[in-house]
Amino acid sequence: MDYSYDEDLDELCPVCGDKVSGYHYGLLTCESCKGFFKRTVQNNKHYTCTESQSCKIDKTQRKRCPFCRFQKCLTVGMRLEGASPAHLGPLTAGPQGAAGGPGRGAEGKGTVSGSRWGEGPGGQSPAGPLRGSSLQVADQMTLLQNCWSELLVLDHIYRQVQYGKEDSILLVTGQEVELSTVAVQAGSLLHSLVLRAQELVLQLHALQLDRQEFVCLKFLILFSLDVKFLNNHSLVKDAQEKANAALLDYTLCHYPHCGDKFQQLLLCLVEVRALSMQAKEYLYHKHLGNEMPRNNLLIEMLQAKQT
DNA sequence: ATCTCAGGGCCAAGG
DNA sequence: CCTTGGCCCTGAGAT
Ligand SMILES: [Zn+2]
Ligand SMILES: [Zn+2]
Repeated sequence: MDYSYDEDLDELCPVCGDKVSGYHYGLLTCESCKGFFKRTVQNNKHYTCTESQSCKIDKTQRKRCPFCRFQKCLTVGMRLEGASPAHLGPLTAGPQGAAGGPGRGAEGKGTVSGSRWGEGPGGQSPAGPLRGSSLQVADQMTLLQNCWSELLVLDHIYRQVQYGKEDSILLVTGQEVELSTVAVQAGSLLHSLVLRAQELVLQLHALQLDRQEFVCLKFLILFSLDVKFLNNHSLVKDAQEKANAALLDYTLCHYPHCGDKFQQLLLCLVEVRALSMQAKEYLYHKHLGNEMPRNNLLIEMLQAKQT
Protein backbone atom coordinates (compact mmCIF):
# COMPACT_ATOMS: atom_id res chain seq x y z
CA MET A 1 0.00 0.00 0.00
CA ASP A 2 2.34 2.62 1.17
CA TYR A 3 5.10 1.95 -1.32
CA SER A 4 5.83 5.62 -1.02
CA TYR A 5 8.63 5.95 1.43
CA ASP A 6 11.43 6.78 -0.88
CA GLU A 7 10.31 6.76 -4.46
CA ASP A 8 10.43 10.51 -4.23
CA LEU A 9 14.16 10.30 -3.77
CA ASP A 10 14.68 9.76 -7.47
CA GLU A 11 12.64 12.72 -8.52
CA LEU A 12 14.46 15.58 -10.13
CA CYS A 13 15.49 18.87 -8.64
CA PRO A 14 12.90 21.43 -9.82
CA VAL A 15 15.69 23.94 -10.33
CA CYS A 16 18.35 22.04 -12.24
CA GLY A 17 17.10 18.49 -12.72
CA ASP A 18 19.82 16.88 -10.63
CA LYS A 19 19.06 14.13 -8.14
CA VAL A 20 17.31 15.39 -5.05
CA SER A 21 18.84 14.84 -1.65
CA GLY A 22 15.85 15.72 0.52
CA TYR A 23 13.78 18.69 1.49
CA HIS A 24 15.69 21.92 1.46
CA TYR A 25 14.16 25.35 2.03
CA GLY A 26 10.67 24.11 1.44
CA LEU A 27 10.90 21.52 -1.29
CA LEU A 28 12.82 18.59 -2.70
CA THR A 29 16.01 19.88 -4.28
CA CYS A 30 19.47 18.63 -5.04
CA GLU A 31 22.44 19.19 -2.77
CA SER A 32 24.03 21.79 -4.98
CA CYS A 33 20.98 24.01 -5.28
CA LYS A 34 20.57 23.78 -1.54
CA GLY A 35 24.11 25.06 -1.08
CA PHE A 36 23.70 27.69 -3.74
CA PHE A 37 20.53 29.02 -2.16
CA LYS A 38 22.15 28.97 1.26
CA ARG A 39 25.21 30.93 0.14
CA THR A 40 23.13 33.44 -1.75
CA VAL A 41 20.89 34.20 1.17
CA GLN A 42 23.54 34.10 3.86
CA ASN A 43 25.93 36.44 2.10
CA ASN A 44 23.28 38.69 0.57
CA LYS A 45 24.64 37.94 -2.85
CA HIS A 46 23.40 40.01 -5.76
CA TYR A 47 23.82 38.67 -9.24
CA THR A 48 23.21 40.16 -12.64
CA CYS A 49 22.27 38.36 -15.81
CA THR A 50 24.14 39.20 -18.97
CA GLU A 51 21.37 37.76 -21.12
CA SER A 52 17.65 38.35 -21.02
CA GLN A 53 17.13 36.97 -17.51
CA SER A 54 15.72 33.77 -18.90
CA CYS A 55 18.70 31.45 -19.03
CA LYS A 56 17.88 27.76 -19.01
CA ILE A 57 19.02 26.09 -15.84
CA ASP A 58 20.01 22.45 -15.95
CA LYS A 59 22.64 20.29 -14.35
CA THR A 60 25.39 21.21 -16.78
CA GLN A 61 24.60 24.89 -17.21
CA ARG A 62 23.50 25.85 -13.73
CA LYS A 63 26.83 27.51 -12.97
CA ARG A 64 26.67 29.83 -15.93
CA CYS A 65 24.14 32.34 -14.61
CA PRO A 66 23.70 32.59 -10.85
CA PHE A 67 21.09 35.30 -11.32
CA CYS A 68 18.76 33.08 -13.29
CA ARG A 69 19.54 30.15 -11.05
CA PHE A 70 18.52 32.07 -7.96
CA GLN A 71 15.52 33.46 -9.79
CA LYS A 72 14.45 29.92 -10.53
CA CYS A 73 15.06 28.90 -6.95
CA LEU A 74 12.60 31.57 -5.90
CA THR A 75 9.99 30.86 -8.54
CA VAL A 76 9.87 27.16 -7.78
CA GLY A 77 9.24 28.07 -4.17
CA MET A 78 12.49 27.85 -2.26
CA ARG A 79 12.45 30.13 0.73
CA LEU A 80 13.82 30.64 4.17
CA GLU A 81 11.54 29.92 7.08
CA GLY A 82 10.95 26.46 5.64
CA ALA A 83 7.29 27.06 5.09
CA SER A 84 5.06 24.23 4.04
CA PRO A 85 6.42 21.73 1.55
CA ALA A 86 3.96 23.25 -0.90
CA HIS A 87 1.79 20.20 -1.45
CA LEU A 88 1.83 18.39 1.88
CA GLY A 89 1.04 21.58 3.71
CA PRO A 90 0.80 20.63 7.38
CA LEU A 91 -0.36 24.12 8.12
CA THR A 92 -2.85 24.21 10.91
CA ALA A 93 -4.43 27.62 10.90
CA GLY A 94 -3.55 30.18 13.50
CA PRO A 95 -3.87 30.05 17.28
CA GLN A 96 -6.94 27.99 18.00
CA GLY A 97 -7.74 30.08 21.01
CA ALA A 98 -9.14 33.12 19.23
CA ALA A 99 -9.16 34.87 22.57
CA GLY A 100 -7.06 37.86 21.90
CA GLY A 101 -3.82 38.49 20.15
CA PRO A 102 -0.79 36.25 20.52
CA GLY A 103 -2.16 33.20 22.28
CA ARG A 104 -1.03 32.33 25.76
CA GLY A 105 2.08 30.32 25.50
CA ALA A 106 1.45 27.48 27.94
CA GLU A 107 0.00 24.84 25.67
CA GLY A 108 -0.50 26.84 22.52
CA LYS A 109 1.77 24.78 20.36
CA GLY A 110 3.43 26.86 17.70
CA THR A 111 1.27 26.28 14.70
CA VAL A 112 3.41 28.39 12.49
CA SER A 113 4.98 25.53 10.65
CA GLY A 114 8.70 25.62 10.87
CA SER A 115 9.47 29.27 11.23
CA ARG A 116 13.10 29.35 12.05
CA TRP A 117 14.87 31.33 14.65
CA GLY A 118 18.15 31.39 12.84
CA GLU A 119 20.86 33.04 14.79
CA GLY A 120 19.04 36.19 15.70
CA PRO A 121 17.64 38.91 13.53
CA GLY A 122 21.01 40.22 12.52
CA GLY A 123 21.87 37.38 10.26
CA GLN A 124 25.52 36.60 10.63
CA SER A 125 26.57 38.53 13.68
CA PRO A 126 27.86 36.17 16.31
CA ALA A 127 28.16 38.74 19.05
CA GLY A 128 24.53 39.49 19.76
CA PRO A 129 22.78 40.33 22.99
CA LEU A 130 21.75 36.68 23.04
CA ARG A 131 24.29 34.19 24.16
CA GLY A 132 23.37 30.56 23.73
CA SER A 133 20.19 31.69 22.00
CA SER A 134 18.25 28.89 23.62
CA LEU A 135 14.77 30.29 23.82
CA GLN A 136 11.74 28.10 23.91
CA VAL A 137 10.26 27.51 20.50
CA ALA A 138 6.87 28.65 21.75
CA ASP A 139 8.36 31.97 22.78
CA GLN A 140 10.14 32.27 19.45
CA MET A 141 6.81 31.81 17.73
CA THR A 142 5.12 34.38 19.90
CA LEU A 143 7.82 36.95 19.31
CA LEU A 144 7.87 36.39 15.58
CA GLN A 145 4.10 36.50 15.27
CA ASN A 146 4.24 39.83 17.00
CA CYS A 147 6.87 41.47 14.84
CA TRP A 148 7.35 39.62 11.56
CA SER A 149 5.99 42.42 9.45
CA GLU A 150 8.05 45.05 11.19
CA LEU A 151 11.19 43.02 10.64
CA LEU A 152 10.36 42.70 6.98
CA VAL A 153 9.72 46.41 6.67
CA LEU A 154 12.98 47.24 8.41
CA ASP A 155 14.81 44.85 6.12
CA HIS A 156 13.34 46.60 3.13
CA ILE A 157 14.20 50.00 4.53
CA TYR A 158 17.79 49.09 5.28
CA ARG A 159 18.19 47.49 1.88
CA GLN A 160 17.20 50.79 0.31
CA VAL A 161 19.54 52.73 2.58
CA GLN A 162 22.43 50.60 1.38
CA TYR A 163 21.19 50.59 -2.18
CA GLY A 164 21.38 54.34 -2.16
CA LYS A 165 19.28 55.26 -5.18
CA GLU A 166 16.38 57.61 -4.71
CA ASP A 167 14.52 56.84 -7.90
CA SER A 168 14.38 53.08 -7.63
CA ILE A 169 14.16 50.33 -5.07
CA LEU A 170 16.01 47.05 -4.66
CA LEU A 171 13.94 43.94 -4.00
CA VAL A 172 15.04 40.88 -2.07
CA THR A 173 15.27 39.05 -5.35
CA GLY A 174 17.92 41.47 -6.54
CA GLN A 175 15.58 43.09 -9.02
CA GLU A 176 15.74 46.83 -9.30
CA VAL A 177 12.45 48.61 -9.84
CA GLU A 178 12.16 52.26 -10.71
CA LEU A 179 9.69 54.28 -8.71
CA SER A 180 8.11 55.48 -11.93
CA THR A 181 7.38 51.85 -12.74
CA VAL A 182 5.84 51.38 -9.34
CA ALA A 183 3.65 54.41 -9.92
CA VAL A 184 2.39 52.99 -13.19
CA GLN A 185 2.16 49.27 -12.57
CA ALA A 186 1.35 49.05 -8.90
CA GLY A 187 -1.95 50.04 -7.44
CA SER A 188 -2.33 53.26 -5.56
CA LEU A 189 -2.25 51.45 -2.23
CA LEU A 190 1.08 49.83 -2.92
CA HIS A 191 2.45 52.96 -4.49
CA SER A 192 1.68 55.09 -1.46
CA LEU A 193 3.12 52.41 0.74
CA VAL A 194 6.38 52.42 -1.18
CA LEU A 195 6.57 56.20 -1.17
CA ARG A 196 5.96 56.35 2.55
CA ALA A 197 8.73 53.82 3.07
CA GLN A 198 11.05 55.88 0.89
CA GLU A 199 10.59 58.86 3.18
CA LEU A 200 11.83 56.77 6.06
CA VAL A 201 14.71 55.62 3.89
CA LEU A 202 15.73 59.22 3.39
CA GLN A 203 15.51 59.93 7.10
CA LEU A 204 17.67 56.98 8.00
CA HIS A 205 20.10 57.76 5.23
CA ALA A 206 20.48 61.26 6.61
CA LEU A 207 20.98 59.78 10.05
CA GLN A 208 23.69 57.54 8.59
CA LEU A 209 22.18 54.36 9.88
CA ASP A 210 24.90 51.74 9.88
CA ARG A 211 24.82 47.99 10.08
CA GLN A 212 25.44 47.73 13.79
CA GLU A 213 22.55 50.03 14.56
CA PHE A 214 20.41 48.16 12.08
CA VAL A 215 21.05 44.92 13.94
CA CYS A 216 20.26 46.55 17.26
CA LEU A 217 16.99 47.83 15.85
CA LYS A 218 16.08 44.36 14.73
CA PHE A 219 16.68 43.04 18.21
CA LEU A 220 14.63 45.85 19.68
CA ILE A 221 11.76 45.03 17.36
CA LEU A 222 12.04 41.33 17.99
CA PHE A 223 11.87 41.69 21.76
CA SER A 224 9.43 44.56 21.88
CA LEU A 225 6.70 42.49 23.42
CA ASP A 226 5.44 42.55 26.96
CA VAL A 227 6.94 39.60 28.79
CA LYS A 228 3.54 38.64 30.14
CA PHE A 229 2.85 36.99 26.79
CA LEU A 230 5.94 34.81 27.11
CA ASN A 231 7.17 31.94 29.20
CA ASN A 232 10.78 32.86 29.71
CA HIS A 233 10.40 36.30 31.25
CA SER A 234 13.95 36.79 32.40
CA LEU A 235 15.67 35.92 29.15
CA VAL A 236 13.47 38.21 27.06
CA LYS A 237 13.64 41.02 29.56
CA ASP A 238 17.38 40.65 29.56
CA ALA A 239 17.49 40.75 25.78
CA GLN A 240 15.34 43.88 25.70
CA GLU A 241 17.65 45.70 28.04
CA LYS A 242 20.79 44.55 26.34
CA ALA A 243 19.59 45.60 22.92
CA ASN A 244 18.63 48.98 24.30
CA ALA A 245 21.92 49.46 26.06
CA ALA A 246 23.89 48.26 23.07
CA LEU A 247 22.25 50.75 20.74
CA LEU A 248 22.61 53.59 23.20
CA ASP A 249 26.26 52.85 23.88
CA TYR A 250 27.05 52.42 20.24
CA THR A 251 25.46 55.66 19.11
CA LEU A 252 27.05 57.65 21.91
CA CYS A 253 30.43 56.15 21.21
CA HIS A 254 30.49 56.31 17.43
CA TYR A 255 28.29 59.33 16.78
CA PRO A 256 28.94 61.66 19.71
CA HIS A 257 28.33 64.73 17.56
CA CYS A 258 24.65 63.96 17.16
CA GLY A 259 23.71 63.18 20.68
CA ASP A 260 20.13 62.30 20.01
CA LYS A 261 20.71 59.68 17.36
CA PHE A 262 19.48 57.06 19.76
CA GLN A 263 16.17 58.78 20.21
CA GLN A 264 15.89 59.54 16.52
CA LEU A 265 16.30 55.86 15.77
CA LEU A 266 13.67 54.93 18.30
CA LEU A 267 11.32 57.40 16.66
CA CYS A 268 11.96 55.69 13.36
CA LEU A 269 10.83 52.43 14.92
CA VAL A 270 7.44 54.01 15.46
CA GLU A 271 7.22 54.73 11.77
CA VAL A 272 8.36 51.20 11.00
CA ARG A 273 5.49 49.88 13.04
CA ALA A 274 3.05 52.17 11.28
CA LEU A 275 4.40 51.07 7.93
CA SER A 276 4.07 47.43 8.89
CA MET A 277 0.45 48.01 9.87
CA GLN A 278 -0.25 49.63 6.55
CA ALA A 279 1.55 46.84 4.74
CA LYS A 280 -0.44 44.18 6.54
CA GLU A 281 -3.66 45.94 5.71
CA TYR A 282 -2.58 46.06 2.10
CA LEU A 283 -1.71 42.36 2.08
CA TYR A 284 -4.93 41.41 3.80
CA HIS A 285 -6.86 43.46 1.29
CA LYS A 286 -5.10 41.65 -1.51
CA HIS A 287 -5.80 38.34 0.17
CA LEU A 288 -9.50 39.05 0.38
CA GLY A 289 -9.44 40.05 -3.26
CA ASN A 290 -7.87 36.69 -4.13
CA GLU A 291 -4.97 38.39 -5.84
CA MET A 292 -2.10 37.15 -3.80
CA PRO A 293 0.40 34.37 -4.38
CA ARG A 294 -0.58 31.26 -2.46
CA ASN A 295 1.58 31.61 0.59
CA ASN A 296 0.06 29.76 3.46
CA LEU A 297 2.51 31.02 6.01
CA LEU A 298 1.81 34.62 5.06
CA ILE A 299 -1.93 34.12 5.22
CA GLU A 300 -1.60 32.44 8.56
CA MET A 301 0.45 35.28 9.96
CA LEU A 302 -2.00 37.83 8.63
CA GLN A 303 -4.98 36.13 10.20
CA ALA A 304 -3.22 35.53 13.48
CA LYS A 305 -2.89 39.26 13.90
CA GLN A 306 -6.38 40.11 12.79
CA THR A 307 -8.20 41.10 15.96
C1' DA B 1 16.96 6.87 24.49
C1' DT B 2 17.12 6.40 19.56
C1' DC B 3 15.90 7.74 14.95
C1' DT B 4 14.99 11.01 11.17
C1' DC B 5 15.46 15.10 8.93
C1' DA B 6 16.70 19.73 7.45
C1' DG B 7 19.96 23.64 8.14
C1' DG B 8 24.45 25.00 8.16
C1' DG B 9 29.56 24.36 8.51
C1' DC B 10 33.52 22.50 6.28
C1' DC B 11 36.82 22.08 2.64
C1' DA B 12 38.92 19.88 -1.53
C1' DA B 13 38.40 20.57 -6.31
C1' DG B 14 37.72 23.46 -10.15
C1' DG B 15 37.63 28.02 -12.35
C1' DC C 1 41.66 34.77 -4.90
C1' DC C 2 36.19 33.01 -5.47
C1' DT C 3 32.46 29.52 -6.27
C1' DT C 4 30.87 24.92 -6.23
C1' DG C 5 28.97 20.81 -4.23
C1' DG C 6 29.67 16.53 -1.65
C1' DC C 7 30.13 15.28 3.04
C1' DC C 8 29.43 15.70 7.97
C1' DC C 9 27.71 17.48 12.38
C1' DT C 10 24.04 19.25 15.14
C1' DG C 11 19.53 20.46 17.07
C1' DA C 12 14.60 19.62 17.04
C1' DG C 13 10.69 16.81 16.43
C1' DA C 14 8.87 12.12 16.17
C1' DT C 15 8.49 7.43 17.94
ZN1 LIG D 1 19.34 21.53 -8.34
ZN1 LIG E 1 20.65 34.63 -16.84
